[in-house]
Amino acid sequence: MSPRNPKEFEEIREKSKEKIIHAAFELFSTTGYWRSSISKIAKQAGISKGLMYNYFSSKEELLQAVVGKIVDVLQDFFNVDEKADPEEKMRQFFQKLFSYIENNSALMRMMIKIGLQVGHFEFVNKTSAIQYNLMIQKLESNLADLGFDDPKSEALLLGATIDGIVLQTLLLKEKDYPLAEIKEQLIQKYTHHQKPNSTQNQQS
Amino acid sequence: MSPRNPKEFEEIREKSKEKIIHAAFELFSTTGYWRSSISKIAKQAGISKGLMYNYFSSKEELLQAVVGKIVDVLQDFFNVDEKADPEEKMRQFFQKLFSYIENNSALMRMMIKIGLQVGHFEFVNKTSAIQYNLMIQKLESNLADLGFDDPKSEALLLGATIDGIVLQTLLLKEKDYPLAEIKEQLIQKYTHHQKPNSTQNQQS
Amino acid sequence: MSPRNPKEFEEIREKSKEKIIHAAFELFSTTGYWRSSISKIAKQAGISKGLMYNYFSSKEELLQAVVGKIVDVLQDFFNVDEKADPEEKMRQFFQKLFSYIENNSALMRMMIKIGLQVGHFEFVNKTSAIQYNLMIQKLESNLADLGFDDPKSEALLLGATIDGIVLQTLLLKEKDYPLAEIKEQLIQKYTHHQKPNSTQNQQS
Amino acid sequence: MSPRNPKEFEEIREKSKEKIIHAAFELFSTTGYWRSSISKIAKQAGISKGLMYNYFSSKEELLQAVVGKIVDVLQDFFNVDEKADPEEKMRQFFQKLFSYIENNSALMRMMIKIGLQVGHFEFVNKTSAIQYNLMIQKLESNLADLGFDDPKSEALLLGATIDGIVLQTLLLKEKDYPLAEIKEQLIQKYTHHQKPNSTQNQQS
DNA sequence: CATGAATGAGGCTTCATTCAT
DNA sequence: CATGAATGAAGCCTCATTCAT
Repeated sequence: MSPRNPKEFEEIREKSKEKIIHAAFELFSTTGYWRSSISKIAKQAGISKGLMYNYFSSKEELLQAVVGKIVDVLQDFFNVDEKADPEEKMRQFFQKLFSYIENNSALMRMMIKIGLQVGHFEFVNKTSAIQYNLMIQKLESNLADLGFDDPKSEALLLGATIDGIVLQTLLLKEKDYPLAEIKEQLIQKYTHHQKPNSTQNQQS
Repeated sequence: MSPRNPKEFEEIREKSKEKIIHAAFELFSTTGYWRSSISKIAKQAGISKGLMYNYFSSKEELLQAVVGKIVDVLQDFFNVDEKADPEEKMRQFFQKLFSYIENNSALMRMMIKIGLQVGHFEFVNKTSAIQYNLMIQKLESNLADLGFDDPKSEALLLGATIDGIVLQTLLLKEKDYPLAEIKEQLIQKYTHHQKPNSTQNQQS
Repeated sequence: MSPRNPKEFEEIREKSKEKIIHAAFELFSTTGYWRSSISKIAKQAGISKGLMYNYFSSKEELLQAVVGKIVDVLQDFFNVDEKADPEEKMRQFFQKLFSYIENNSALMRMMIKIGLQVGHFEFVNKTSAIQYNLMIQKLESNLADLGFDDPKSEALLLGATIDGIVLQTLLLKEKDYPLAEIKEQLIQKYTHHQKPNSTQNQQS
Repeated sequence: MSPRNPKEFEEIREKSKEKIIHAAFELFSTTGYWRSSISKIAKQAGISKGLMYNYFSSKEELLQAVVGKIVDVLQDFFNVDEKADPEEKMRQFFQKLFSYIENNSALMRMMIKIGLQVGHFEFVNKTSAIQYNLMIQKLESNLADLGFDDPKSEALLLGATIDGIVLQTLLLKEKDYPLAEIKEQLIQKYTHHQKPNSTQNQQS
């Protein structure tokens, strides 16, 4: 009898938006942006086509929301235990990264797929660049702590390596790719770094 | 008016096909597969839509041809001077690679874009995997010659790094990316490798 | 919390209806019937879409209400001082008419726009015809009083002229249209009519 | 066997365009622009929806073509026998005008309907204004020849009257509207004008 | 071999209307 | 009385593909 109050409406909206974004995320990451029609997204979300436009004014805006969601998740990547020593932080970072690669491949696929499929949407490029630079900066500071000579270049290289690993697991459909081995190698390499300026009797 | 002989026909066909593939390549790599209509491809190739279907029975088949073209180009990557010593071969490889990244970014973009945009075409995935493995094998054998301890893993890592570099130059629109520096670092790293068994007291 | 009595309800209803009709009128006349969505009308009226359907069972019924509103306004056109002499009545009519054209162009635009945009709604045509005939009759009787030979035809012609003037001010966006001059001419023409039978040797 | 030559193609295109414009004209003038869907237009023209877009890049562009067609027809209005005397020219003009009103009501309806229905398309307004001014100029020069005192104002008034007549025949669905009578009255009025500077003993 | 007119399925989007609260 | 989430038909438009010439 009594009309819904604004808070109730807000809750309904949030829930529906969530459903739609989730469905879009799933479809975009498996089928790709261009092959995911609004029809299919709506069906996957269990709503009508029209409702989509109650929440997102276009397919592109829906994409923006999905990208935003990804960015949120990415923030988590760098929340390592700040009190740990550099080696431990690096180890944690790799552990988390590979755990993501193994378990959340949808997210990783999405990140890259979106970057390359819809690169003509300016906001996607901008977001990619921002996130990427954030990662590089974190890595650089960590590598500096670890005593690397040229932490900036090393960070770029490591960043590239990480991206490449993700890319390959996606392209190669994760089949036969020795992720575990590679992870170990990276951890070894970056946590047992011999400080270049070290004298003969101090190891990191 | 004189009837053309079969050879002439064949030549005309080849030339037309070449034109179409080239146009498709250009458009796919700049605009993306889904946004490149047959109409635009035909216009870019300077032929009619109908003719396209004389040579390729569908847009997908045209894509196959484009992928084939890319594979041809990739072969060139590994044709290094076989008589050179390992260090030199590695240096040549990096030189050629970065020269491609800098000058033929369309090709690289294409390779990755296609892989991610049209990953649902099985033949694309298969081709990607084959080419990638070829590269890894070459690298592995080279790294073995260079005396690396675990050449297979090193090859995978290096392969990932290379892919990552390419990916980043594309995503970041090549702006501010210190390609030259990174190239030098890689060359240093892989051509001045200290064979692990060469000295009696080194660390891994 | 005290239960409202029927009269209060009625007042609320009337006020809300008024708001909606006013908003619809504004939008119809500026944006046109087909481009004015229920959503926009509701927003302009400051109410919810649902409420609209509490008062009007369809967009068409809302249109009917708007047309009714226009008719109300039109009644005013012919309420001239009945005790004045014919010349004065004619002058008053023109004064009022041109004042409307100049100041209430929304109303005029609406009248004509609706007539032509939604002419397939039978009630619109019927209403138009009724109102138009009312005007013609008034004019005819006035022209008869002024001594015109064929007041019916003259009324039709004058009616056409008036409609044409309105139409032009709308189509031409009122720019450069010498309204004042035309008004004077009409007043001159219809208030200084020389009664044909007033002199012994006139021509028809 | 042999491919069509460009001229043949051009003919086909012209014919199809003509069909589409004609169908659109019919539908626009009877049903109105907003209620005439591309689907209906295509069906009326006997072609597929898609073909429309081979010739007109949007519904708006189709409207432009229709408006252009109308303008072409309008040119005919003023092609009177230039060697005739002013009275005769005026008579011819009215004859032609009323013949159009009676027989080509679709055209007239279209002219006005379009002006009011799609007034938010700038090109429609511009075209209306241009055409209208052309008519006024022609009338003005004719009225000057006929010896009217203030031909410019008279022309505007007559223009308004004509527009109003057209408008009314449309709004009133031509029912009971004494077109013939009004025509006669206009012809009388404008072809038996007594030149104001005439002396007492000469009638026109 | 070559052309581009023609088709129709399907994509994105709008909007009048319904309904649970 | 009042809200706005939800629906689904229909609108405009694109595009891979076919086909007569």
